[in-house]
Amino acid sequence: MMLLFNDLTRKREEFVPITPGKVSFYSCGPTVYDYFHIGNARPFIVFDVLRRWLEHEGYKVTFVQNFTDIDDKMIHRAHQEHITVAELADKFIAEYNRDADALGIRRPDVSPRATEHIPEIISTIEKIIANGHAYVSEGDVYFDIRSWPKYGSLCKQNLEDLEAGARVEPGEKKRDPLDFALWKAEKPGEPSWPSPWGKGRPGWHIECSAMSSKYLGDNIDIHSGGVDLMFPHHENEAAQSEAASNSGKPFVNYWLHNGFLLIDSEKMSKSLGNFLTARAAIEKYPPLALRFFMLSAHYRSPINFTPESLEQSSAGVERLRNCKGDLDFAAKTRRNDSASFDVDGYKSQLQELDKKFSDAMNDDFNTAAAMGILFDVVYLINTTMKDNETLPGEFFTLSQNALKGYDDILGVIGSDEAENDDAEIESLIQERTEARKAKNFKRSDEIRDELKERGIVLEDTPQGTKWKREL
RNA sequence: GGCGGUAUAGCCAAGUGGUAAGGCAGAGGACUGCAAAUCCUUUACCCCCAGUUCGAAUCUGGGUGCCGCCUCCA
Repeated sequence: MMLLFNDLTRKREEFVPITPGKVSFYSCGPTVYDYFHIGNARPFIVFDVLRRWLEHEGYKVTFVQNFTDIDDKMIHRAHQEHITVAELADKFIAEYNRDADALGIRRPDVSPRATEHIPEIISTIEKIIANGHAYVSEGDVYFDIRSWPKYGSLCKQNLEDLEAGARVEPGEKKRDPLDFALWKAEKPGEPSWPSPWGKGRPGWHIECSAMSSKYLGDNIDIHSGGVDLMFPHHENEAAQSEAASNSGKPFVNYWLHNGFLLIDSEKMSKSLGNFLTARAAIEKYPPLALRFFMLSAHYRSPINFTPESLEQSSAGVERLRNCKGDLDFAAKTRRNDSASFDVDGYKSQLQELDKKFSDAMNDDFNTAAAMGILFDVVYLINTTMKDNETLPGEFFTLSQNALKGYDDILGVIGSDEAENDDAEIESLIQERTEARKAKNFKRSDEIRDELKERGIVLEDTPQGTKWKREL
C-alpha cells in the first residue's frame, strides 16, 4: 500500500489509481525563457524519482511535463534578445534537456508545448464559456470565479482573503479581481493566434488544463509542482479543467507539492544576488551530490542549499560509491565459489532491508528514510566483505543487484564508464606496484601524488591496488 | 492581517504514544611502508510552559523562533 500526502485534503491517503495498474501523472514544467535554476531542479528530480518508484511498484506510468513557451516573460525576453519567442523557446528547451540529462532526470513520456496546442486550448476555453464559467470582455476571456463554488478549495483560502491581495492590471476588464485570463487579446508586437474572440494568446493556466486533458484525460491521478504553484496556478487549473469537462469528477485525485528550496536560508532571487542556475550548480557540484541533496530531505520539507550541505552530500555519495567500487573490485579479486558462506541468511538480510526501503518509499515517498536504509545496505555489504576473506559469486550478484536496484530509482551512486586514459593509469599503477615491491616508496608516493592531482585516488588492498576517479 | 508549514546531536536529517534511523564532521583504536577505503568504540535534557496518558519527540492548549503562499517565482 502506498500513502501519498494529498494537498487537496491535507492528509496522507492511500494511493488508488483510477485504472488499476496505471498512473496518469502531470508535472508542471519550466517556462523556457532562461536556464532553469536550482530551485526548479528540485521538483524535476524529486518527481522523476516518484515516477520511477511508481514504475518499480508495477504501475504503467504516463508522465507528462509541459514546456510553457508563451507568456509575458517569454515575450519580454525575446524582445530583449531580438529573437522570436519561438526561437527563444527552442533554445531553452534544448538547454533544459541538457541540464536535466546531466542531472539524471528521465525524459517525460510527453513534453507538450503550449504553442503547439492552441486548438486544444481554444476548444477548452469554448467549453468553459459554454458551461457558463467564463465570459468574453473586449477580446479577453476571463474565468468567472464567482460561478465556481469550489474556487479556493485547493489553497484553502476564502475568497475575501484572496481578494485582498488580488491585483488588477490596468486595462483588464474583469468582473471580479480574482477572475483570471483564459485568453488575452493581442497586443502590438506580441505573438498571436486567431480565435473566436479575435487574435490573441492563451493565459498562463489554460495550457496545462488543455494539455493534461489531451494526453491524460479529464480525471488524472497525480499532479505535481512547487508549493508556490498551489495558488494561483493550480487552483486556477483545477477550476478551468473541471469547468470545461463538467463531468463532476475532480481534475486531479492527488495533488503533490514539493517544499521550497532556499539558498543560505533565503529565498533565491535575482535581487538578493543568490540566484543559482542548475547549469552553474552542475559545474560546481557533482550531479550525483545534487541529487543526493534533493533526496536527503522529505520532498515536502523546505531544504536549504548551502556549500556545507552540498559538501556533506558529496561525502555521502562517496561512501555509496566506495561501497560499489569495493564490491566490484572484490568480485574480481576475492571471488571463490567454494567459499563457505550463508547465502540464504545473507539474502534474507537484504530482503529485510528491501522491505524497509519499500515501506519508506511507500510512506508518502519518504526518500530521506529510504536513503537511510540504503546506507544500512552499504553497511551490510561492507561488514560482510570485512568478515569474509573470499566470497561466492552469489554474494556479489546479490549485492551488486541490490545496489543497482536502489540506484535505478534514486540515481545517487552512478556507474563508472571507461575513459581513454584508463590504460595509462593502469600502467602507472603497475609501475608503482613494482616500486613498492622494491620498497621504493619515494617513487611509489610520487606516482600516487601525480595521479591524485589528476583526480585519481589509489587504495592499496591485500588483493592489489584499487583506483577510482574522484567525483 | 489571512492561510499553511516547520523547530530533533557541531552540521544535515528520519521518526504521527512504548525508553531517539541514517549521513557528514570530530575523537580514540584496528588495518596500512605511509595513506586511502573499511571496520570497532565514542557524541541528544527531541524550542519553552502547561495538560491528557501507566507511558509523549510524537496528542491537546498557550507561547517563542524561522520559512512559504496570498505579487504569472518550482
